[in-house]
Amino acid sequence: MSLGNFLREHRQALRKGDRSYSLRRVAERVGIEPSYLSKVERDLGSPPSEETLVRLAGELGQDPDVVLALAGKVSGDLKDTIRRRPVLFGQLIRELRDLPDHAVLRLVREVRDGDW
Amino acid sequence: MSLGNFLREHRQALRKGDRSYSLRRVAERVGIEPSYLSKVERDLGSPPSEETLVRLAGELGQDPDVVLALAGKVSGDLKDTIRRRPVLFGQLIRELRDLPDHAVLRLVREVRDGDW
DNA sequence: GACATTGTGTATCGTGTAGTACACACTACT
DNA sequence: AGTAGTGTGTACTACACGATACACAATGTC
Repeated sequence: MSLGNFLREHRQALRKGDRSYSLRRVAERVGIEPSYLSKVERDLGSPPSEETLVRLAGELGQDPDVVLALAGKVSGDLKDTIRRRPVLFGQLIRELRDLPDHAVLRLVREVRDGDW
Repeated sequence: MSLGNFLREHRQALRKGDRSYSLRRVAERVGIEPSYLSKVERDLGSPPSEETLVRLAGELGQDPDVVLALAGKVSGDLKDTIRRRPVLFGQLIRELRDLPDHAVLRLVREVRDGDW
């Protein structure tokens, strides 16, 4: 699924119940030109900036991290966190790269619930 | 410690034992102009690209992730890994953000040694 | 003293990013 | 039939990124 398809599909889904989710209206609320959003939804040209993508995700009720990922980006706050301890996080993430979802999820839970 | 200071100090340290670590010679081996490396070592202008930084780190025997971090960047392969599972890794990294080094390190070891 | 080497200042450049502006054709109402 | 709203095509733009090119003064070396 491309970024454009994702955005278009979710916007159109919302539109079924609310006429205000036309491309033009959404563009207006997000603060960009309609023609630009049109291009974004068709994956033409480079994807919007992180800020614009986050506002777009919010408008469509989608997870910002997912939208950013579809645009080939990683949230700035995650990058900051890694940058503060590059060796440690580098090791950890590379270690987890090939592990299945459930293993990573188990780790998340362990950290959240455990006495760290 | 800034990127420029870091690079300059490590280059000059190497230079004590090896005359070939002049700014010009290093720049040549890394494949950039001396005047550009000079600016980088004084933190003028925007830092080099990821590729150039990695070559620079290699030349100076330093950890690429550390050099990238000093330049305000995160290695492309880590970004790719996060982008493949944005929600999972987003949760994990945000969970670990405020934990002390030893806790994160313990996690790294657990994953590496455990039966995952 | 000559010659090479060193680091730096100034000017310039091509490419990519992240958009705007506006006209156009089509569809939906009423 | 007229008006409002819809998505799109084309052209353009400001700015940042990631450098290069080359001259220059200072320092080292033989």
